[in-house]
Amino acid sequence: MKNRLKVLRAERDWNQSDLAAQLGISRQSVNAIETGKYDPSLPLAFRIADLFGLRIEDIFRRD
Amino acid sequence: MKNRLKVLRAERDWNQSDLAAQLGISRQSVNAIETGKYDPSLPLAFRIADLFGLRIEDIFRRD
DNA sequence: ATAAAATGTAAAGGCACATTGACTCCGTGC
DNA sequence: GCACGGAGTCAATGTGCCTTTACATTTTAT
Repeated sequence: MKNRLKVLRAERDWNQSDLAAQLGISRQSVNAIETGKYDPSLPLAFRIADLFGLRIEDIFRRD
Repeated sequence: MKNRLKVLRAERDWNQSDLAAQLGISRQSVNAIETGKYDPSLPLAFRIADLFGLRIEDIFRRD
């Protein structure tokens, strides 16, 4: 899966720590997801979508 | 998370084995997801949505 | 140039997802 | 009665998500 987290975060001028705090996860997890080390769980994907006011499909795509 | 898998499956007259085969996972995994034992991974959620021609948000909801 | 902030990476641990094989329970029909 | 298909569940195993602590690298600003 690919994702647009880095772009969405940049648009809002947030750093990885800011995003992590809002999602209630660690900064390393945000980084791992952004750099494609792994995909978020479904509940976390929902929280991410909610935070950005987008659909999951608008943030995450298959490779 | 709650999901509408059982209903969507019934609408198509598929049993858990049929669905499992189409998703490339085990029947026990389909059952576990339907009965709420756990949530699917994000990639699997995408495969499920694709199979039913729906959005992830139309199949899965927060509790 | 150099200090600080942001990002990337790594190891180790815990819990959740997903697997197989085997077993039970329920409803239908022979 | 008994067999059958469908569904639910268990134990054991392996992998993946997410954590913490720690350190290295890159970017930004002074």
